[in-house]
Amino acid sequence: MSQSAQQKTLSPPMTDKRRQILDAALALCAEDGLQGAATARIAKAAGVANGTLFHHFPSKEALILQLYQDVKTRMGAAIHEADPTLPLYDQTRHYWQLAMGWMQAHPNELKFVLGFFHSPLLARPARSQILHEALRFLPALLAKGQASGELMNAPAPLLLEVCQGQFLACASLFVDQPHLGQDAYWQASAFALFWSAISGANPYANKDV
Amino acid sequence: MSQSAQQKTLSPPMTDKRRQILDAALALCAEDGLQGAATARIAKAAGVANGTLFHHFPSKEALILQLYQDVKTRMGAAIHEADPTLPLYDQTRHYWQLAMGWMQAHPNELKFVLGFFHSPLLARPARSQILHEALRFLPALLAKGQASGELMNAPAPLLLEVCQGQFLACASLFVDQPHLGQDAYWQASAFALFWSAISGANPYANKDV
DNA sequence: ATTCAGACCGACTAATCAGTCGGTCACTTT
DNA sequence: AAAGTGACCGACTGATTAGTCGGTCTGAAT
Repeated sequence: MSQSAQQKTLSPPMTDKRRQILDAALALCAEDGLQGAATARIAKAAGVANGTLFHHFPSKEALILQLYQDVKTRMGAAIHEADPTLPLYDQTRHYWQLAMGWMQAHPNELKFVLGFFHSPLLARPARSQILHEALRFLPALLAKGQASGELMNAPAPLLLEVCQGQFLACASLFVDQPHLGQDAYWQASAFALFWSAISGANPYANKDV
Repeated sequence: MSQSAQQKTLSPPMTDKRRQILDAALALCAEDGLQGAATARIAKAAGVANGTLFHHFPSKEALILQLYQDVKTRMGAAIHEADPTLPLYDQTRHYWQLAMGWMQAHPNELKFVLGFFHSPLLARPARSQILHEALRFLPALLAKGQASGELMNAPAPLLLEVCQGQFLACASLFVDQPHLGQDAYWQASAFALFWSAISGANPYANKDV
């Protein structure tokens, strides 16, 4: 087989223009939504001709898909594993803080991912597993916690969906209103609510303080 | 003053065609998203001429806005007050079950509302208060629970956001996969996770069963 | 009977959309 | 130096968009 076949399916080379197009697409999609971001405007924002965009990406949908992969990879790279000897609570908080911090540092990425999730254009693979790369650690963490009795014994897909929903709700709020996201008390409350949901018992609960 | 002024701002008359247009818009927006639902296709699906749509609604945005008001009102009407003498847990479950049941019975309405929330087209008033009509009871319920110490003492807007996010995540899952939504165990688990999140203690928790 | 109002129609427009294509240019390979 | 390669350009296309407009029809008021 030829090497071009591998190159095509694995990793397209990341030239300057290609990177500029992805960056421009991210910004415009975050601002105007996936449908609202016209290819012509993306190209213009990237400082590139219309045809160049379609030289690097066969279609708008392919561009969006590639952009999603890119965001997912970059986020995944920022979230490094927690020390597995730590208590479950500390591991969970570790991941929560890393993920939340990354989202706050990358608001456009969050808006894009939210838009991507809700887009009726793209195929609807179960959203539950769509983040499996960036959040690959989560299913295992939840399973471990359920096995040890530290976490609620709800059906795993439901638990995962709830985790994702709650995280995105908080991230969305903090990104829309950055002054809240920088407030330590709000941050702590957000994680407390999360831990409370999945564990059924919370160290910061009203009655315990 | 003239009566037309009142009529305009309060309640536009609900003629047959007007209703057909709203219904068609709901179905198409649920299927294709707000941007993906073209006015021409909405009119055709409603069995109405293109011009008729713009006779009843000055613009597509006005149509969408009116449709959102309509959905919100219909949902609000379906969710009747809980008995205020009941324990907080029972009141909360009452509202959860009514709201979840309505969503499962009206999947298009749920998809539309989700699309509406995330639409970058429409103005972004704080999403926190956007459902105040359909969920008018919720802020008071949460405040009461926090005052009595039965609920977590997180900042109220954050608590509200988390409630909304978790409810929509569950509703979304149950509507996308109806067989799960009809399973009593999944239903109970979903509410258990919700109550667990806001109260910090759950009657169905693993360790307590 | 005539007039008037407004619900309704559908062909139309100007703008915008994703995607195409013939061609220029810089850089290797021979 | 000649030929080839591929990134890049930007004018172009056909389809689709939200929204318009002159006109028809019906039913109530005069």
